[in-house]
Amino acid sequence: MSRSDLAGKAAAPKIARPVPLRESVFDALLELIISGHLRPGQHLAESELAEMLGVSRQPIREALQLLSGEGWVDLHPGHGAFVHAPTAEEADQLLGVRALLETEAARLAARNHTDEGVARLRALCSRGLAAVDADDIDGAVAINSELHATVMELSGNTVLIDLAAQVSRRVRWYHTPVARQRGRASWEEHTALIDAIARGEADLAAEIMKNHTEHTRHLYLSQLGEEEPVQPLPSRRRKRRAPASL
Amino acid sequence: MSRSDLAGKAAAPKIARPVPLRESVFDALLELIISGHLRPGQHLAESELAEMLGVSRQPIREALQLLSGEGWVDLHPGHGAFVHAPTAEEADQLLGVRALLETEAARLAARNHTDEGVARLRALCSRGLAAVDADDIDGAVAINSELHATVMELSGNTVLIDLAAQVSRRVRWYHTPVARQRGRASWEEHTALIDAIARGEADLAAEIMKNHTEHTRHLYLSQLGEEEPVQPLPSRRRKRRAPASL
DNA sequence: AGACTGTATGCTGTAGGCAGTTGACGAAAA
DNA sequence: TTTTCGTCAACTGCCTACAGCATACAGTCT
Repeated sequence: MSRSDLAGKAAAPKIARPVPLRESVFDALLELIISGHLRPGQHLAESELAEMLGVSRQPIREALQLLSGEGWVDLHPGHGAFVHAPTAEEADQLLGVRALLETEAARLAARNHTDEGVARLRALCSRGLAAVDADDIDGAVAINSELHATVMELSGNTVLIDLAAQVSRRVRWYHTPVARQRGRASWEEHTALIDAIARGEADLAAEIMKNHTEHTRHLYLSQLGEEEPVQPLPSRRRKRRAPASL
Repeated sequence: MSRSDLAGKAAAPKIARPVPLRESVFDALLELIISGHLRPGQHLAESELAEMLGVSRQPIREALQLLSGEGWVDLHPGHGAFVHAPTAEEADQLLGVRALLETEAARLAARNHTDEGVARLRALCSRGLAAVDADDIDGAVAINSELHATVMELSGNTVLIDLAAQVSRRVRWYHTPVARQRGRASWEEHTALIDAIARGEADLAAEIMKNHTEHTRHLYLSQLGEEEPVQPLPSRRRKRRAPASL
């Protein structure tokens, strides 16, 4: 009777690998948050989520803690979990920090550049340009993420990589409602970046990445800042048992 | 019969505030890790910890997840938790990222400087110099942390603050075995930094902070790198049915 | 009428327990 | 002696249940 909804995801490949239920719950909840089904500021009652997903409260609790660690929900001890309410200011800060981390990554990547790494970057860049020329927006966005992730990876700094990944995940919140990419210009900057990395010119690579990410940042911000969901700390229960109005 | 050991910490101020047991467990385990009682690479059996701390496995599990989020332990699904094994390379990366974040914080702090903030920095700096002159090493270290934290805070970038806090906590791992501070010179740099912030010279403030933190970083690294605990993925059990000590 | 207190309900935090799986030890075979 | 397989203890992941607290509603007092 349990695991009704997640059964297909979690319990099916039961033998294949011990994918903890909590991670399926994590994904499910994250999807509900990003999609807007669970709205910012909303109180997340464990029992409700447990029933909704067909699991017990334990995996829910653990998933909520993971989500809290990544900034998706806020945990108020004794009061439960609330969907984090993103703000334009936070988006700005997030993008600023991401720009900072990526800039440093570009610098380090140029410093430790390898032929193999540069080749991977060039391949991705080609695919990206092809996608743009084919008007494949989704593809270009995906390849763009992959390229940036590869630069991060080539930096060789695990701490930097982890932090950047964390920040990038949180940026995803604003990704959906925002326009995607800025076309060919972006990919020409990528080309210049890769050239700088290949030549080992760390400062130049950093400079290019800085301009690149700051450009993207301003693009985001110009499109953001209209709608602003604000819910300070709403009452835990919507209502008690009377229909009432509000 | 439960909560024997943590009773004094957690259950005593029970009414004062609902401090979840998990946070007491978090602190207790962190202390055990930093102090070296739990050694790098060691497998942490939930039942053992539960019995040791006198609580059930649930708060232990949750505390372990929190610790994992901050990089203190590694969680291997299905295999349990292992104390993270720090390396000199990781220390280097950690310090490098921290330098990066603090440099940016100094830049932002200079940009948004306020009289009140500058006053707080100056006060801390005075206290720090006094502590140094009085040969109060511990005091100077504490004030140093506070000063850097204040610069971070004055940056006004919450995301940056959170990330830096996270990184700084992890640096603490290497803090204990490493010598503490470098005396007056450090505090003169602080003075110059505060002046730059007060005048709103963002680039200068960033430059000073960069040199300052890089200096500290090299100091750390020169003192590090001798002892290097390495334990890839040891057997889960020390023995099978021996009485065991811990 | 408004403020305060008592009461009820839902929630969180924690405990305890069960099933499945992992990994090691020991025996048997090559 | 070395390799392979069977057996088994212990651990993780999950579920269920309970105690305590927080909040909202209702009744009472001023």
